[in-house]
Amino acid sequence: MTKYNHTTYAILGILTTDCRSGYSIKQLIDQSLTHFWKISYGQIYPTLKLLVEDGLATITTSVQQGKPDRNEYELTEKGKQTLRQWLEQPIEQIPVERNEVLLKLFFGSHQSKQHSIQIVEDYKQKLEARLQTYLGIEQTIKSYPTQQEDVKFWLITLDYGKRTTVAGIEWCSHTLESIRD
Amino acid sequence: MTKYNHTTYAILGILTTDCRSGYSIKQLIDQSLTHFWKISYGQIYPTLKLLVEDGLATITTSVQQGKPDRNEYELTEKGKQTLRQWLEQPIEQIPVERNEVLLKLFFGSHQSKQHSIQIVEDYKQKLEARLQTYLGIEQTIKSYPTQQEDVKFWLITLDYGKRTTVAGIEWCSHTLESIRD
DNA sequence: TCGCCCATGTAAGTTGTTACATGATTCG
DNA sequence: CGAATCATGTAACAACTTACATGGGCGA
Repeated sequence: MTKYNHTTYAILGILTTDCRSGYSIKQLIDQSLTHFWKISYGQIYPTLKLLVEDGLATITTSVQQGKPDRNEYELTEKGKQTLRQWLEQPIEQIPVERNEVLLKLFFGSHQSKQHSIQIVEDYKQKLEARLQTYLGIEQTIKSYPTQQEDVKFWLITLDYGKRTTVAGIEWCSHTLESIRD
Repeated sequence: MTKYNHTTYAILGILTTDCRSGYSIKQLIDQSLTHFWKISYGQIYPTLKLLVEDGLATITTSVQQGKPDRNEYELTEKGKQTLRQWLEQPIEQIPVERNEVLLKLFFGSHQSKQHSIQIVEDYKQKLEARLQTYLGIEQTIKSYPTQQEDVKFWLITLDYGKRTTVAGIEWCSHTLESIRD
């Protein structure tokens, strides 16, 4: 079976939900996956084309009233199989997360403490802001009365974001002390 | 002043240390920065060329006995300034860390619990293995009697790795419970 | 009328990896 | 003798972003 890249599988996965067009795929990503996955139109539309070419999806143009036509995609059996096969496989390896702050800190340590401190303090602020965003989203989700399965998942991803962000903030505090010594 | 990409600044930074050739830059990265920054030869050599073209570094070929010639690069004043200016700037934004596990979990939740559990358990194992690696490196570093500034930095980056990894492991445990319910 | 939402798409550029070519020396 | 280390480099490909083109409908 042909191998595809992560982006293709992501789109394949989204097509199992109610999102059937390039535009709504982008919307779903920006609303629900944005904390850990982003895709631009420049990837979405060519990928959808590929899916049809490879027989993983079919395309239907639906005419709407008051809105432009939309191309709706639907997974074929082959598409569903390809997705399933990917889902069942554990990830190959944890990717290396590039961290610009650590990079600056390394070279900055050869310069002045002041700048290193500034870099870490700024990073801490950004992380704190992100945490606040997560907490805000969490409240919004929890205030909705809907008891869907999706809600459970959103909370799980938010939890991931919260935990790693908090860990980052704590590292900042600790590092600031360590630099000041 | 011209803007360069992160990789270029990383190399600029490494040139402030004892590493002066493409080969030794690669070595330094693979030994010290590998947990949060990777660069391949395919980037290093063209970038070094660019640095010379832009007057940020000078090149000298040094003849060695019993070893091939090596091209040694040295930062010019302009190069040092460019680096300093980058170092002093706080990072623009925290990049989105792509997480394949969260992605699989999202689509997996529409399928069977069993697979979701497997994915998370596998991820947990990988994180635990990574944590062990970090702890091993930490011991190695600490056992060296050298009291360099670099050692302090290595411990700081390791600390970052440890904290975020532990946070990830805890998330796995929590998520596994949550899925099983 | 202005700007936003809906909707599809592409071209150019950036960034990065992988795989290859080349070749001397040293160590077991 | 074979493998590893030292050393430089490139070409092809993969992945992704940004910016642009196009255009109708709708609400303020």
